Amino acid sequence: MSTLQLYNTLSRSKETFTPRVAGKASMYVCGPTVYDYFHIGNARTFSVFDMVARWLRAVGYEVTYVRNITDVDDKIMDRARANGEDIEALTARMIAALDEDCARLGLAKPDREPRATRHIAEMLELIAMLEGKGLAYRAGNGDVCYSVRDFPGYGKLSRRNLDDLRAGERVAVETAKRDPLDFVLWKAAKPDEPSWPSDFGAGRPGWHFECSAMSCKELGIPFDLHGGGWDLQFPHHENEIAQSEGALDRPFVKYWMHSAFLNIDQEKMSKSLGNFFMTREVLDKLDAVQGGEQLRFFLVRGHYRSELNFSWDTLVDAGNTLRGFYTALREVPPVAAPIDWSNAYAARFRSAMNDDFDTPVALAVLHDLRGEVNRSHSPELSGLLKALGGTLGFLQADPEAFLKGAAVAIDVESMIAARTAAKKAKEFAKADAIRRELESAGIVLEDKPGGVTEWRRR
RNA sequence: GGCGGGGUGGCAGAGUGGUUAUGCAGCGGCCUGCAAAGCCGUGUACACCGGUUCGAUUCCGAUCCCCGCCUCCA
Repeated sequence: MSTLQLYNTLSRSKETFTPRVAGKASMYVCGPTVYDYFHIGNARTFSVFDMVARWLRAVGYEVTYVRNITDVDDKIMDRARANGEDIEALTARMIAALDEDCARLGLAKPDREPRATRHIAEMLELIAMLEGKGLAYRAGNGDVCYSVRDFPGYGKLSRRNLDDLRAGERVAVETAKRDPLDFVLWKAAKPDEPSWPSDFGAGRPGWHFECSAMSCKELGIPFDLHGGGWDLQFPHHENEIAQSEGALDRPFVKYWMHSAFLNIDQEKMSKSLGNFFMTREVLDKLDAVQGGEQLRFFLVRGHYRSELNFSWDTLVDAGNTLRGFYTALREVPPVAAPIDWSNAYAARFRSAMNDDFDTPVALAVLHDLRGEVNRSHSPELSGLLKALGGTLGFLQADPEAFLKGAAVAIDVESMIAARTAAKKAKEFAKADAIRRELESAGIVLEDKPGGVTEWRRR
């Protein structure tokens, strides 16, 4: 059994993954709005879909992975204003930081990262199509809005009924809209805000619309996989469906995947609760060598549809686990070879991953394999461990370098030499004193057969 | 009010109608000058109450509790 089953939010059940074009998989994931650094919740979503893209490739699909960048938005303009910074300068800075943080996390770069501001023409084209079909209208205030009630399938993804939504109950109803649930496709230009000329008047795109335009443009519809955080399901993804299917009269997406939230202390991370963590701020607190993989491992080791709780303790736990894998790889140098999927470990790993990306079970298989590597000292099994970990982007660092971690200020080698001399002279108290001193600096010694002493970070 | 997700051993986190998840931490043993690493062993965990069943953590119903979406949101 090697077919990939995945849970489709649209049907609320697992389905066999059957891409539109055999052997090829197209996926689109909602990326960040670049007004600030991205937080660890974003990091979870990115890590989950990084894992998905890697696994699709591992089982042979030629993947096109698109993750957009929203670079025009109210939040960006507000932030730029607050910073006294140019909008362009702010977004350029944040995109650079995005690349940097993704690289530190060890995320594979998406194949394409379209920017909203570079797709204005496509957006206007789609809006014109919607208007032609009576799905878009010009509101009194100059905005162009989508008429939700005129799209029959509205609510099918989030399983919501228009009449139950009672929009506007908690927000002042915008009178320019025909229905409170209608959303803006094109916002009329305001002074001092970026805008583009169009047949609808000068303006800028609405947020929901950007993703429709970019995904349709980059991948064509229907494309295979659309991912994002759970909270985007409504209204964002619902609106994407309405826009894309409404304009093009074809299904938009075959499989919808939503990753669950990352919580802090069982609560949603939010600025008002003061429990907000930026990815780079977390990485800065971790070991410079180990931290990226440690954090990503933490984010991916739970099932993507289960909520995950962030804490420093569980992060340490994840780091310890990773250290166990790398220790095995250090002790038994792996030989590189293509994965033999008929191997029992490989087969179990694959069937776990093929069962809706069941990373917890797949990692349990890796733990079994790790034990076997330690017992058998088989370079082939060690190679298999590294290769299977590699399908998800883990265990690819040099074990020695990983275990030693970031550079230390102490001359570890000469202290080890002094200890070895003391041991040889049977001055064990002296030898132990040296070891304790290193230990208090976070360095653990491991005496190996043949009088060799290795060291690693605690 | 509408819709949805949960409550599993110290912590993290899977899964299943009857047989070990797994990891981290802890404890004991082997190994070691002593450690570390590794190996071996070690925990009567499935919110509560009923029901179905030969048997339920796993199905059904009620109860309690937590969380999310419905407004920008990963």
